[in-house]
Amino acid sequence: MANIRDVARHAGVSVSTVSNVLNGRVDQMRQETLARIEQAMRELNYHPNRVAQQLKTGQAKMIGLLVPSIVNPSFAALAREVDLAAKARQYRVLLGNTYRQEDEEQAFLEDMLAHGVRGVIVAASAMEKPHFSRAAARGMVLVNYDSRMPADVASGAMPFDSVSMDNVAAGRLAAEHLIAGGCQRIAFVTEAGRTMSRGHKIEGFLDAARQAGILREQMVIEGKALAAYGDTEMTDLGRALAAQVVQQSPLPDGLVAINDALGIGLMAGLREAGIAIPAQISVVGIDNIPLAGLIPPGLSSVMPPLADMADIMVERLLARIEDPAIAPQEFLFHPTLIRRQSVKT
Amino acid sequence: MANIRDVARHAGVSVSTVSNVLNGRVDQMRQETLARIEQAMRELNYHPNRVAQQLKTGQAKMIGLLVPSIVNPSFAALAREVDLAAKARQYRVLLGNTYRQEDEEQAFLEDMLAHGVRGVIVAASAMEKPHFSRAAARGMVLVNYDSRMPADVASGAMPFDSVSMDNVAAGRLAAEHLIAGGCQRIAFVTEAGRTMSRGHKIEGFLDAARQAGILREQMVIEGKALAAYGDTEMTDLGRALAAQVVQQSPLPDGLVAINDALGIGLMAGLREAGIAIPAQISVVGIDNIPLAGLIPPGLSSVMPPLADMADIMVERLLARIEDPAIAPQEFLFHPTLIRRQSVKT
DNA sequence: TTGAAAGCGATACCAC
DNA sequence: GTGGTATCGCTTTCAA
Repeated sequence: MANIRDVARHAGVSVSTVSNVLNGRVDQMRQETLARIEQAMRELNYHPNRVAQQLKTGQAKMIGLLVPSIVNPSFAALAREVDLAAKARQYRVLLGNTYRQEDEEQAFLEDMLAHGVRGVIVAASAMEKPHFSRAAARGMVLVNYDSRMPADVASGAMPFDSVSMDNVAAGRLAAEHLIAGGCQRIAFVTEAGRTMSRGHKIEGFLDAARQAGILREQMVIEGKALAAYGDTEMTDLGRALAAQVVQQSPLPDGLVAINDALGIGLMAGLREAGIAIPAQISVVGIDNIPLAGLIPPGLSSVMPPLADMADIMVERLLARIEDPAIAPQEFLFHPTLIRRQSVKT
Repeated sequence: MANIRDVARHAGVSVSTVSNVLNGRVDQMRQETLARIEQAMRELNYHPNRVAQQLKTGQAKMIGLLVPSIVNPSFAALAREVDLAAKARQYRVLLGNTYRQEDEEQAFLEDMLAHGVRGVIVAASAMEKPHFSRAAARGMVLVNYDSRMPADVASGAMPFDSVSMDNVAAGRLAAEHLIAGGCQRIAFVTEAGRTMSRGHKIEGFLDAARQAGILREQMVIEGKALAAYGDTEMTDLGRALAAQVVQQSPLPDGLVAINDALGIGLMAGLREAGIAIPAQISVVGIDNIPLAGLIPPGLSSVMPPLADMADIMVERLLARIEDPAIAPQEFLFHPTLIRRQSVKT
């Protein structure tokens, strides 16, 4: 493969001049020189070596994306949008699956650092874990997606940007949709364990219930996902929780699922128990994954503006790599309700 | 960040010696020297710069994975298995989405080449396109997943490995499952357009029908996916084709869908048309994506051994990078039937 | 407007 | 056993 020296020799100029062309510094250059160099590049089928450029400049033109598992449709959708946003800026995406294991997270960050990747988007992980701050201290710029920080950390000086949907609004939107459909006995169904994003969704849900005057005890139904569930853990959890719902008396008439995958499992479980959706129980999810519309009856869902969010994440990453003095910030995006058939009207 | 020279200075040795440690050449080394160097690395929090190593050695420790869209669950599942196989060998995966556009494919290959990535797995793309051979000519090692080559190219000397499920067996397995359930009037439902993998599936399907003595004309029902369908194109196509199925008289009593996504759409469309599954029509898919089991009634499906396939792909990639003299080969994997509720018994 | 040369961080050959 | 040094391909002052 031809290198910059071959091109220079072939065009009868110096390496620096060729480099100037590569970097767009052609305004002061004689037309004729430029033409000769471009011709030489073409004739030699020259492609600049990014690795060498990177070694010299320290710039990688790659960003990392760390997700729990790409098989989860929510993260696949995120990956797509991040890929598009990155591509628009001539960046490539290096994918990391943590499979929810901390050592995988660490290893990924290590590797990104060693590969000169300066910016990483971290989805749905607890950002207070020390390896994130350590990476930040070593010059890595991090953006968190769908924040999972305990409140006390969030309030302190945080070294990362955070981009998420307004989860309070999302919870409220979902509950209000059920209430508008005439539901009186609603409940929120979720995986056990408190995270910022879960807490906010529940808060919004309870707000709406309070405002409608239908607040009661025990409005949150929760269970632990089993690792054994594997790829479909959320859905399996939903199915398992359906059993818990069915035992309540009187039966709830409306459910908000913390995410669509869980909601889909919930619907399947309820149906298996002989319950009609939405006639007996209405269900609304959060996330609006592509599947939501595919499963009869279509699952109504609260949708985050993923493309906009991905765009901001990539933009902030690049901006803060450029100028580390920029202070981290929190970005909140407004969700939209997508109406399908799982909620009575 | 500390570099190799800092470590050498700190340990009072030369860079060569440190480099020897980095590359495991420690057998001839004095224990005490080794200990001093390791200590220096720890004290300086030294991490070797992979970019520099790569510039020198030409080895990237990354492989590329080119898929039509990561949002498609089949490719998400593939990506996961490839990621695991790569991780087992200390490699990372660079993801490329083509969104079915040829220029994206080209750009991805260019970029991989420029980044020093020597091995790329290409999923579900027509390998006879010239940019693949061009990349191969420039030293890139390619493995094709789920081969999409016209027969004439396949028979010639092919510069790539090819790894796929035995699609003839898959088509036969699916048809036999319907036949075993008592279906007499079966059909194969697919996206229009001939590729190797589609052709093979249809061939297996027809074989089984012939053997059962139920071969007839017009056993293949097909339609074109609309770009407008977007993420859910296969599913939407399935739904559209359901309309075509319903118009047949007499109605078929068993359908093989070319893939699960299409099968899921097919089931939805049939149900909307008031047809009971599997009472009136049985449906079986091919791929066994995680969704298949989630949608009531669970979609029976023919499953490729993805993990094994990913493993072979990565292994071949690394082997052929190591020794380009190794001749390309074709690998065929045997599928398994996963029984769910969408086929009567 | 163009060129010479130092340097990014590691590797590996050849001395000693 | 360990060290000196040219080299990978490119960027970037500084001079001319």
